[in-house]
Amino acid sequence: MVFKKRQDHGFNGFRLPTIPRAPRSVRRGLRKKTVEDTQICAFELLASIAGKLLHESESSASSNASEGIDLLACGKDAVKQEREFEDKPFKAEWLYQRNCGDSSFAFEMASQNISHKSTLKEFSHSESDDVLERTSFIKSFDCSQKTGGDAKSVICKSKTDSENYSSKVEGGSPQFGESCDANVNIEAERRLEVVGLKNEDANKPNICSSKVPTELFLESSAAINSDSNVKVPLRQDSVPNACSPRHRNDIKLGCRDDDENFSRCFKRSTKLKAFRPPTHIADRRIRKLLTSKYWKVAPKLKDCEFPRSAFVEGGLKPLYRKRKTCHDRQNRQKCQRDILFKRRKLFDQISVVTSDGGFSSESVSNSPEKGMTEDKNDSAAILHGANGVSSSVLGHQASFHSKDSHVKFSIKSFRVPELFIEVPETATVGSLKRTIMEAVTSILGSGLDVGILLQGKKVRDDNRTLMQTGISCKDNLDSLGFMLEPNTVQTPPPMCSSDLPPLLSCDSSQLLTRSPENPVLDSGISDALPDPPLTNSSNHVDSNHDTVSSPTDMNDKTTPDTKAIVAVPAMSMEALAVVPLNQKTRRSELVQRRTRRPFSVSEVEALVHAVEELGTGRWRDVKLRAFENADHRTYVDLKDKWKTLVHTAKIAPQQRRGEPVPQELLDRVLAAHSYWSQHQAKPQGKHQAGTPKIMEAPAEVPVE
DNA sequence: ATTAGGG
DNA sequence: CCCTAAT
Repeated sequence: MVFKKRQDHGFNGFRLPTIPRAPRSVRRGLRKKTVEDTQICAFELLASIAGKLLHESESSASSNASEGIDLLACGKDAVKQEREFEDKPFKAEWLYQRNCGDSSFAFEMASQNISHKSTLKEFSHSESDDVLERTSFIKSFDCSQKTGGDAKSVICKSKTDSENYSSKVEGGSPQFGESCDANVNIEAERRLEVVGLKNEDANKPNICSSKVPTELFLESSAAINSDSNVKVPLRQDSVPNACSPRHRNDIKLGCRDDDENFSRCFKRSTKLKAFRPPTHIADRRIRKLLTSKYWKVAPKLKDCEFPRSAFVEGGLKPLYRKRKTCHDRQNRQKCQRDILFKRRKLFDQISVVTSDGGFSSESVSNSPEKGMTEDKNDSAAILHGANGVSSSVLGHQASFHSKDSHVKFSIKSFRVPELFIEVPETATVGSLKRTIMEAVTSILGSGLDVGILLQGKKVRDDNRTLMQTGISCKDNLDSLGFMLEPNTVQTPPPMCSSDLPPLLSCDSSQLLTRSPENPVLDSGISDALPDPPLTNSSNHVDSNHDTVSSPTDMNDKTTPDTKAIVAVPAMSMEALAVVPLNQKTRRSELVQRRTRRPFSVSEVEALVHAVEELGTGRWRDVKLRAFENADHRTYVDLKDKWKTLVHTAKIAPQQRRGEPVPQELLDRVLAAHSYWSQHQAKPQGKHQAGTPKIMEAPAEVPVE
């Protein structure tokens, strides 16, 4: 390159900037295009991902591994089952009813406990690792499937003293497995099964601490799109048990942002222009979308593939609505917090909760507090009752159960509505994890309601007493089930089809989530350029980008809409509690901060030079002029950098950090800054006269 | 999509 | 760098 010394450009002479406006449109067009292209994603990858996950799970837990492996393989079966399921509307409900001891259901508690034990334990262990965590997560799903979904046993005892109950359990064990045992003992008395969320923390010994295996249903988007049966559900059918009747909820969660996610992926993988095909902007956009996605997506509940149980009824919609309200992060967070709070309340009442488990490792810190006040949910009453708090309702029951008037319920876990997740092949395990987390969170976040299933039927009338409902009867207790359902109260947006009948209709919202490729990849790339600034160089950085796109292409067609529904992952209560934390975490994980790329001196020089000419209010032009080839430098970045440069120039050299910027440049920065601040920045036509103070050397401009 | 600022 | 609001 030849550097030509600029003559006109002295300090004094800020030249009239030539404004390249034309390019703008062109550029935009390009970019836009890029973005669109990026949208293409490969869903097919899901399967592979699932496979990977499974492997991981295998590795992590030996016992479960086998099961996990099958997930993909099971896909067909799963499909079949689903279909069957459709035919049998009641199944879902049935799932929930499990009797412990005697029921013929596969889920007998005793057996479950035993079998789960091992599984659960492993599960918990695996949690420690991130990787493992994921695995475990899935495993948990598997387990649930095997079991038929579910969850864990809930024990219902009708004792007067909660203490007894609790003591038993606690004594039993902190560990999940142990707790199970405890449960077993108790089971003799009675149990309720609850579908639930899983806890990640196995260790928390609380009474309720339970880790519930969750079921995760993953469907490849491609399959969906094609509509073919290709769906690959990750479930294990291996368990002969009743599980088969999986109750999947048909709730579909749709993620609108798919595109974005895809685009993101695309960027990384493909190449349009530069290494990062999608511009930063795109990234941002994506991020935004991501942030908003849940909300948007969730609402779409579409078809119901299955007859949905009451479970589904509530649909995610309500949640959706809430979330909708939160557009911006702050609001969102608030909402989430609120939700969380609610959740906690709920759980607390139940007494189930333990603190730690986080869904994500990060979340750990939260523990639900106990003793919250009552919840508005209908379920609250019940839960309350569980604790023994609300006596009035339960009181009558005493007659049935000997000692107490209270019916005590110990709910190990709740089952969460099925989630449908779509992820691009390129997604990393981490992203998948996050995706799932988000999906789960979104569901939870929106506000769940508790549904009561008695003998497979949903008990809707909240006003009836347990006694009236028959819940106080031993016999019925066996067939009592709890489920988390979307909070109907909140609101069901009409998003899906309005038609859905409550029970059968399924609102499924699709949750399509695509996780972006690993951020990691991109990071490496860009840095290469030493001097991005000057226009000519294009190249450096960008080379990588392209290419990968092809795999994804297929997907596009598929519409997310169809999607599937979702299995219900069960998370433990803790998980629920955790959710809030996750959110905090979430952002970081999902969005991921761009890798930091300190401006090199050459970049600074280019920036300064451009600003000298263009002024400080035209960052887009600055970007175009000096950083057009540096995709990782957005005009916002340039503006920010300028801001920092100005600041840097004003502070003592000792206070400056990072790669030292030549004083000469800093002087120019100050000069230009003051100049443009006086000149209002955009005097396009002519440069104003002077001002300047410093200008030592005219900047050099590289010329081709 | 940009710009301007706060965080 | 990120995030938002305002353009």
